[in-house]
Amino acid sequence: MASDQTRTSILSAAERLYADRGFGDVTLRDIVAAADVNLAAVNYHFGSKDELIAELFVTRSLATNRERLNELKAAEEAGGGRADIDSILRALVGPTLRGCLGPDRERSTAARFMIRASIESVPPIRRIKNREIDHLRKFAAAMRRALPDRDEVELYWGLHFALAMAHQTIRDSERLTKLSEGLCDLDDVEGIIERIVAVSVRALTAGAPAKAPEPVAVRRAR
Amino acid sequence: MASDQTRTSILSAAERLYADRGFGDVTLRDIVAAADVNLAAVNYHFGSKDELIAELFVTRSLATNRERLNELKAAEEAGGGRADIDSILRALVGPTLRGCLGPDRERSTAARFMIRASIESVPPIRRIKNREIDHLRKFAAAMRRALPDRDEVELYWGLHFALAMAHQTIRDSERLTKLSEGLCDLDDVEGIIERIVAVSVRALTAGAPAKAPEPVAVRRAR
DNA sequence: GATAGTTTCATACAACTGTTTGAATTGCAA
DNA sequence: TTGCAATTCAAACAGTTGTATGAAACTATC
Repeated sequence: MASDQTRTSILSAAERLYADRGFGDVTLRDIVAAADVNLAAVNYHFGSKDELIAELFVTRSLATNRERLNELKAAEEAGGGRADIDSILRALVGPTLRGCLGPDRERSTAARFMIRASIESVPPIRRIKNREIDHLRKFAAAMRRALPDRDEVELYWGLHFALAMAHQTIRDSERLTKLSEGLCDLDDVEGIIERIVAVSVRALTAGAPAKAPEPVAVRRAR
Repeated sequence: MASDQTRTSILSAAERLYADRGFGDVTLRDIVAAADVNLAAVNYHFGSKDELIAELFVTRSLATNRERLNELKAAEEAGGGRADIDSILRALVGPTLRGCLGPDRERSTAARFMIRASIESVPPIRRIKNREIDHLRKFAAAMRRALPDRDEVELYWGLHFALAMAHQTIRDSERLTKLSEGLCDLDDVEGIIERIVAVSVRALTAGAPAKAPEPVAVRRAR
């Protein structure tokens, strides 16, 4: 067991390097050089390079998921067991956006690492992401309780679009800044969150509140 | 000049392999084996592996951009020089979605290649994508003409969100299918396009039509 | 202080990568 | 047919990668 010092310096050096240069450009030799440990230490402590990446990503994404569920639970308790749709969507996209954007996003290694993880798709991370569906199902269930009259298909599309907007804003913040020539303020995370929540809610509650989906000309509902 | 046969069989073999297995897992030796040509042929005809990937991607994305602009121009001519916001957004997201989704998406190599290109981020493709901003500016300009009263910031966010929803639907169609347990019909491309357009239009036209952005609590407009 | 278990270290390994080379082959014009 | 350029080919190159090895150094227990 012992000191754990080698282990933790590998983890933090790896996270910093991956955040700065991406997964494709960082080798084990870069990591051990930055961490000032021996090359063999990575395989000794983590088993393989992929398991090191997986451990980094699991740690961070578990933290995000925990924050999400905490916010959801708080909103449900505040609403007497049923959260309104705004709060649910805010709980879904808020933690991720707060983690990855914001004024000090140049500083936070963890945030930059998670952005990399969402841009570059490496096998160990892909495997973990595939297990996230159970987590999302909890939000789908909460949404169903908040909008019991809505057709279920509409709920899934709303959830999907909310995540899409949040995700792409993180992935492509640079393009949006360039395109708008700085007009879109990406440091204002709370503003962005409200913007995404507002659009999603509007998408979910537009048209007739009945079960029959009307707002859009859906050809085959399957 | 001669036959071009080697060149084209490299291109089509490469596109198929990249579409099937991604950029990370396909080596030049895989490609030349599938194309049944000599290893050195790739460097002889394309200069390098990156230039081969770039040529594949440029060909496909130029085709998509051309389709987009054709649709936009058609809509502007139909509207007497000014297209309505629906048509503009449809021209923006339609060609991409039609290219990548749809019932025969298992068949089309080109479509699967473009999905890979949007998921895995390799340097040659990233370089080309960065040059796409001028292309998007044309759509921003058309949107400005269609909604002259809207604040410019809102337009950029609307454009960004429309692309986000389209892009993420392509990238993560599998997750949406799993999450909704097949309820969301991803074969109905036209329905998806209408859905994304409707949400984007609603986001762009909601609230006061005045210049002052009101629908969302934006902290710092910068 | 000897011992057993853990951790570190330098080094080597084996495999794979994109690229280059220079000779052989081909196709075509004179 | 001859000559010349374009193309193809087998082979090797030079570099990098993640991983494995076995000895050395450490640490805590008895």
